[in-house]
Amino acid sequence: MPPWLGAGVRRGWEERRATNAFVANVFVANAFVTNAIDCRYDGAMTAHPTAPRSRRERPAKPALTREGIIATTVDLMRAEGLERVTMRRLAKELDTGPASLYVYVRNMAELHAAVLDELLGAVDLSPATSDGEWRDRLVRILTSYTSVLFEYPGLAQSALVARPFGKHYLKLLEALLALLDEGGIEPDRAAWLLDLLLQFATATAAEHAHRAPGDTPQSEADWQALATVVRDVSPRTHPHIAALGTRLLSGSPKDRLAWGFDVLIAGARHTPLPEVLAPSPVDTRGAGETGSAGDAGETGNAGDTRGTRGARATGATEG
Amino acid sequence: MPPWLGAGVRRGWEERRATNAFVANVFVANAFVTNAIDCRYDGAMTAHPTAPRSRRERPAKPALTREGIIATTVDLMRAEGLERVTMRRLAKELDTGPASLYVYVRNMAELHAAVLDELLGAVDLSPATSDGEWRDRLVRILTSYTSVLFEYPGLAQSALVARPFGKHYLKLLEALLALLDEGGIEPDRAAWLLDLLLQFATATAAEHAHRAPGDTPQSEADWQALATVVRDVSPRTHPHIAALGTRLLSGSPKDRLAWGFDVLIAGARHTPLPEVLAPSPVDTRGAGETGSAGDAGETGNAGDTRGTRGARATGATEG
DNA sequence: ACCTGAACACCGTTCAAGT
DNA sequence: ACCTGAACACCGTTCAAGT
Repeated sequence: MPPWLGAGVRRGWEERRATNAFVANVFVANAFVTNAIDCRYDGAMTAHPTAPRSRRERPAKPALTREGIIATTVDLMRAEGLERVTMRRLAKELDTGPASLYVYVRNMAELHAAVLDELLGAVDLSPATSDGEWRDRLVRILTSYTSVLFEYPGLAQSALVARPFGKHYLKLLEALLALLDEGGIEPDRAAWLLDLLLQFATATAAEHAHRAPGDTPQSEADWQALATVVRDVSPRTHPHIAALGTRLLSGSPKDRLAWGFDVLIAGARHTPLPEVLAPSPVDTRGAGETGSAGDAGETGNAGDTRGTRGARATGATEG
Repeated sequence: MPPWLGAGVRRGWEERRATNAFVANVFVANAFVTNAIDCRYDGAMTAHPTAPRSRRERPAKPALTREGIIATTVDLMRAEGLERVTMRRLAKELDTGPASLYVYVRNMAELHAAVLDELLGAVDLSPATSDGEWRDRLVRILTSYTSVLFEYPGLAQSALVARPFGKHYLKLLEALLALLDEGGIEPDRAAWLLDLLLQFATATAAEHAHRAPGDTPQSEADWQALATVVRDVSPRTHPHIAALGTRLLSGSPKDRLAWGFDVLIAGARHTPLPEVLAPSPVDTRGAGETGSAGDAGETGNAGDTRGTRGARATGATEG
């Protein structure tokens, strides 16, 4: 079904499709021809910041591409919220069946990761090279990262479970590591602190994944309930909670976020790393074709890395 | 369908139910009678730590109760993982239709919260009153909390979005606040640090929500991909990432978790709170029937609290 | 009053079959 | 080769109607 027709027409077509074989066939044939002459068109679809307002303006059905799918996902998300972005809905938007999408993305999780990285292009990395105290600049970037995620907390949730490693995410990591380096934080410490900072920012954004639309109907009730519980708790059984009362919930998220960043940065500098972190270099190493980094000794191969993760996956349960 | 029949029989019954009206009617009648004489039975179902091995041993279909539903959810989760716990599956397990569950739980999110609180009963709070350094004891409790969540990372994800305020969660808060108090942390700082510590623990557990079953098939591939990206990044465009290499991913989760707790505790003591935190007491106050806490001045009413949350909900986006 | 069958309005993903 | 209709195997939630 061609995208340049208005929504009403498209809906009508959807409803008729099962009963009006002639109309359906015309469109199917049309789509096939468009496809056959390979009239590729990916300008408007891939340039997501200023996507076309109306579908009528698009001259032809764009051929499916990964970029086009991601751009359409971003558009749909901005327009209707992440929870409305489903494979089926997305396919409808692209005038195809859901199965077609799986040619370009492995699954929903991969699509989310790709979309998040796309969005991460909006993070302001300019403080990385500007003047001023390195800490301020670090926090400015982290705050920018958090604001981007704040708009789509559902994506933050995804990012927590499957950390994206797209190009924008890598640029963010590089900028943050540069500032930590500038601040004189030793590399291993910087690596761990980086993780803490991004996890904190991401989790803070993810916390706000209750309702995407403007108002917060459910969240409001939750908050009331929470405040009530904290206020009505018995001082006999829970003296410390009662003494704090609603002060437990005090502070704007902005203040808490800023304080959290400061706490992590200050704490990381004062807390010694465990001695376990001694490199313990491994003889076997990967191909290293791209990497002429100066620390070949510490670079483990994939097998070793897997071992490390294996330990990570089970370690905490024994604690 | 009575729960004391084995799985094979039950499956057979499921398949026959549409065609064999007689058998179905016998069971329906049976269930109705059980219900009518109000043969309440909630011992084995509510005591989740030692739920009965076999459904055969249960003498009768338990009447639906909130506790029974939660207990069954926990059982089902332990047996098949959180992702298999759906309203429909749960209803099947309780020999009813999904609609019946909504008499006792508002929705899936509420059920998750209730189940999480149930699980939180397993957190070891004994360090709260034991001997030793307050910090060690604090970290021991937090580590116990994290291990419990580690077993069901999906629940940790839920907890991040909708913080539970069940009785076990409140006991946990009380124990942690007592230790922070013992450590001489001032109340407002303790409140914020508490949040940071629990958020960190919860987010760390939530990160592991990829696959619930024993092996980690998808996670393994993700990890490989991630290690490859970090190793193969160009030292020209990303010098700091390249210099760190796989050291970015070093350390066991156990070590990272312990370090994180230490960082937060140390950092919180060295980082001043924003002056905004001045109580600014409000004249209007809530009913306060239960609360004879000594800090009535700082206890805001629901309206004020709502205002605070409103600020929290939008503040960070402007940062 | 309490419970529930059936329906509503959807999902992600796969695969055999089309062009 | 590339694409997709139709199916598979499900979802959460609601509500009118049963007992």
